[in-house]
Order: sequence, then structure tokens, then C-alpha cells
Amino acid sequence: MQYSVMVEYALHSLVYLIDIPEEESIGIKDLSEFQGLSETYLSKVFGKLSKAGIVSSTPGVKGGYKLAKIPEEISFWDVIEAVEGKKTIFQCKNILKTNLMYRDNEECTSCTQSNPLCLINLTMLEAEEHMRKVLRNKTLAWLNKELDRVLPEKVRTDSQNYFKNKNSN
Amino acid sequence: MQYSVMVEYALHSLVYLIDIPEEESIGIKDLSEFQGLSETYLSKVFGKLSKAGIVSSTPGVKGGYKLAKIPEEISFWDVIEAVEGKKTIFQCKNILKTNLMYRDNEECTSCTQSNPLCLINLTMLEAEEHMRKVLRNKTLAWLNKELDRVLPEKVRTDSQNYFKNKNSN
DNA sequence: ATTATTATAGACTATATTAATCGACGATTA
DNA sequence: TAATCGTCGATTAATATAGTCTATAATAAT
Repeated sequence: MQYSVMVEYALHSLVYLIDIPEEESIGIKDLSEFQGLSETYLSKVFGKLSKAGIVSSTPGVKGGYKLAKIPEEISFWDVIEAVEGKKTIFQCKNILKTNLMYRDNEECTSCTQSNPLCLINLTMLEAEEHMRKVLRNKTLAWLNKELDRVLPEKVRTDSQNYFKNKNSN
Repeated sequence: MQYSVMVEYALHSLVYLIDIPEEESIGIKDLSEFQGLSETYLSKVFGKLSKAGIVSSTPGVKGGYKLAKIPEEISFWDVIEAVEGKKTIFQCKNILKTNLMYRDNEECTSCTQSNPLCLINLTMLEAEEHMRKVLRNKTLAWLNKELDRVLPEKVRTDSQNYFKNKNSN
């Protein structure tokens, strides 16, 4: 039970999109090359991010991706949900012949994700919600500030220059 | 990305072990029959619970499982960890050729589960920890009390009687 | 207009995981 | 001694994951 590597690829890649100038964008080829990731696979990740409205794309020569919103409005959870979908972590299968967990005399066949009745499922959802709350509070803007604080300046400017030079060719 | 159904099977099945008399136990056959679950698959679940010290087993005729600890000391998280293992939900692969997320000049190849350095991984671990905290606070004793409060008395006594009668045969 | 470059979509593949089943073995009780 | 039960390992089918490959469409530069 783990999130797919897509989540990791997405979060790491998005970092490089935060600081770029207004009218520029970065292509998948550069992003994958710089990080040593599969180009085709990373393009799938960005397809999902694009569909979720996290990034916007411009096709064609000198095309690429940029953030579709300000970094203050893109949270870790947004990225995870874009890539992993909206499924909950715990699966309430409702397959038990005898389900004693229902509440108020309703059967657990009506225990859906949008209207959970089962106590066990409710507990899991509550726990998940605590995780999501943390993740919703961590935005790309926050991440960028933390990286500025924590990383040597050279490391940050080096990566910025890498993409800047690629764009000016 | 979801927990396996084993977690659901485990939590639902453990409910019936909470209230049984001191020297009794319930067999897989009865547990699976009552809930309409696969007998062989449920036995695998209990193998894991047994290995984790959550239940204890007695083989042979009239054998079965009982809780190995008092229900106050068995949490939802204990059960999940027993069944799913100790992996974290987010996977920090350390496979990025250029990883800019490290802290204090250390490389992210040293970013392990026990000693995470990468900011993204640290954030995910923090979020997971919030979820675990909730799950560690929910014990089988708590669940049992909630079920007493929420379910009609008949439903609870019916299931208790089911296993009691099975044992007296 | 043409060409090169880029995103986008879908089909395809290999591997791993999940949810099961089956059979053999060992301990226990009647 | 026989029937019952937990334990272990091998096996299987279905699904998910992590990729690749190809075709298509849009764009910018020539």
C-alpha cells in the first residue's frame, strides 16, 4: 500500500516551475533530463496535472508547462489527488454477509464513500482527513520558501540557470 | 493506492473476539462463515495478526483464536501495521539524478525511511504521522463501546450467541 | 508552406501486488 | 486413532504499476 512514484515525480518536478518568469515554460524533455527520469512516463504525470488544472501547457516548438495557478494555491494534497485520483485509502467493500457495523439500523450496503455509515470506515476516514489537512496546508509556495532556507544558494541558482539556458537556446 | 481488504477483514473479525469468555476461542471457519468471507483467505489474515502478537491461537479440535492482549491495548494502527507491514505510504525513491531536496548539504541517497532528509519526504511523513496518531488512539475497547452505543442490542447479542452456540456443540 | 518541436492520447508490455485457492503438515482433542 | 483445527508454501487469476512506443495535433521558426 503505497502512493505511486508519480506523486514523487510530480512534486519534485513542480518545484522547478515555481520560479520561472511569467511568459516562459519548461518542457518535459528538460525536466526529465535534468532529474534523470523517463521522459514518456513523466509526460503522463503532467497529463494528469494538466487535467487537474495544476499546470497549463503550450504545445509546439518552445512549448512546455507552467503553473496554472499561483504557488500559494497549489497544495501537496492537490498534487496527490490529481495523480492518484479521489479514492480513499481504506476500502470499505460492503461485502460482509453479516455486517454489524452499521448505524441507526441502516444496512451497510448503503455505506458509500459519500455517505459512510460503518463505524470502522468512519474511523478510517477521520484519520485520513487528519493527514489530508496537513497536506492541504503545505503549498508549493511554502515548499519554495523552505528550500530557500534549507538549501545552499548555489544549488538553487544552478537549477534555475539550467532551465533558463535551455530556454534561451 | 489503497489498503488491502485484509485490513477490513481483520478489523471486522476482531470485533467478535473482544467479548468472548476467558478460556474460549473462535475458529476461522466460524468467523468466515458468519461474515461470508473466504475461509482460506481469512486464515492468512489471522496468520499475520498472530505473528504480530495481536491474537493467539490454539490448534486442534475446539481450537481457534482469541485476543493476545486486552482490547484497550490493541489499536486500529496495530492491526493495519500487522497486516500491511511497516512501509510508509509515500515512497521516496532516491532515484533522482539531480535531487535538490536534501538538507544540510547531505545527498539524498542517504535519505532513508529511518533518516529522511528530503523536504518532500519529511512533509509526507509528518502528514502520515497525523493519521497514525488518530489510528493509535482508536482501540478495540473503544470500538466495542461505540458499537454498544450505536447498534441495537439485539444485533450484538445475536452475533455473540452465534459464536457461543458454535462453541457449545 | 514546410519542418522541427512539443504536448496529448492510446495501445501495448513487463513486472509486482492482491485476493484468492489448494495441498501438505503438525498439534490437539474426543 | 480419527477428525478438527492452525500454519506454511506453492499456485493462480485479476488488477495495478511503471514504463515504452506510436500516432496525432498544435505551434514556432525557417
